[in-house]
Amino acid sequence: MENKNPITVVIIEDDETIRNGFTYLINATENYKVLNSYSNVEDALIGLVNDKPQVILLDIELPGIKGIEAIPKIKHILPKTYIIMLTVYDNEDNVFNALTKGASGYLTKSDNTEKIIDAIQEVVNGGAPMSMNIAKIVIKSFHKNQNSPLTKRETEILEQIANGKSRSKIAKQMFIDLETVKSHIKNIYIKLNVHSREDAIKEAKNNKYI
Amino acid sequence: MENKNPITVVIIEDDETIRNGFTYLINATENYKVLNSYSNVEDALIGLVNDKPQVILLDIELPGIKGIEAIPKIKHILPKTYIIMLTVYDNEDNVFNALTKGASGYLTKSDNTEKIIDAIQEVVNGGAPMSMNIAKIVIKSFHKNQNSPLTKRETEILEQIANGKSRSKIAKQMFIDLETVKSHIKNIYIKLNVHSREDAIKEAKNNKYI
DNA sequence: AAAAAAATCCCCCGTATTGGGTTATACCGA
DNA sequence: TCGGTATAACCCAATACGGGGGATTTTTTT
Repeated sequence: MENKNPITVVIIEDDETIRNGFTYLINATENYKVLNSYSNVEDALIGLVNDKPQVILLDIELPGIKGIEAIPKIKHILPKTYIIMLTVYDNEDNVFNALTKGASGYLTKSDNTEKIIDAIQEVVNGGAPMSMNIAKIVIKSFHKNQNSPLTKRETEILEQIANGKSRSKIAKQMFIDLETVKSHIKNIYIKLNVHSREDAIKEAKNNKYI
Repeated sequence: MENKNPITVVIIEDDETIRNGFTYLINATENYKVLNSYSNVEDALIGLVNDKPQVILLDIELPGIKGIEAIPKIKHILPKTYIIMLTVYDNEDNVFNALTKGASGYLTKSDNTEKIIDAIQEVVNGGAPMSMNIAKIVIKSFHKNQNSPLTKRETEILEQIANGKSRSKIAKQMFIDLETVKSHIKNIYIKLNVHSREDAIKEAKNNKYI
């Protein structure tokens, strides 16, 4: 029996019913063990030092320290632990905040509860489990607007500007004259109805032109 | 029988064995129909105008026009069609290029072939099917480096710089003096060992400090 | 082949920004 | 208490910036 080395899990979730439900579900699965569960981050940060789980299921909507703020704190004491976010809302900002801070997976509670087990297995295998709606949000964030008013060349130049390059550096790098770059930038500003690099970048990012 | 309105699919894939295999597999599934299959993009672009499929399975490694270059061309004539990329290699650049150009899903051929059917269903439902390894690449691209040499304040300022803001705008916005911003930038440059905004942004992005 | 769009280059102007040098103070967490 | 952090000051020369006028050539579309 491989029960000697189960995958260890800690649950941080304020709703007692859900917490106990997940605990029961996971413990009932062979090769998985819930070491501990907490109803808030404050307690968890103390207990986790001893628990040292491989995977943490972390609710986003928590009293006190929110789940997202907890991620860096957890990563600080347990850098190798995988964190899977649990939430009822698939708020876009939350998704990206959690991911940039180091969450490895993101599930909405509307998912079939058995998916939790699959997700735990998946992060341990180095994967990145996501609910269907979360995957959609993530993928959509990559999609560029196909209806940009900017031409190819203008888009190229605006991308360079967004990378912090000066007009003269852009000119050298693109093998065109500084005056040409200036012309393009003027046209970009007119098309985007802005008067500065800053606003051009903001406008372009908002509309996913770059 | 709901066979009257099957999910319509077109396959673009140069390997005849795979092409025929997928065609057979999909046609054998109730409620799915392969309208056509092509061995190259050139032919596909002509035929697609009539086919008008809901979903296209698109190989990345194709002779002539590559799969990635095909995406915008396909989107141009069929903006509403979902595109699922198929590939043997999970090359990072390819993944992000395909996604920014508008691919909705990304599967590696090492996946269980039955997953294809699930993926087709998933994009039609507005989802974003990904292989486990692809999901991992995507999620990892969001993760920030936790070992940044920059302080919180320095990181904040560098982010503003990356947004194209001038020192004076940063100062106003952060309610600190212009001289303070200058000091922070000087320190950022020293820590990152650079001498310009451009290089600071590049270095910070390379190391995922911002 | 003609018209339209995109890309290229030129000159002018005044103001603001940039990178770099040096020093200093208040605060705060280990 | 000590180093790191955030704050601020003063100096300087070089350049980058936004905006105003054009003009020409290449490419694309019709």
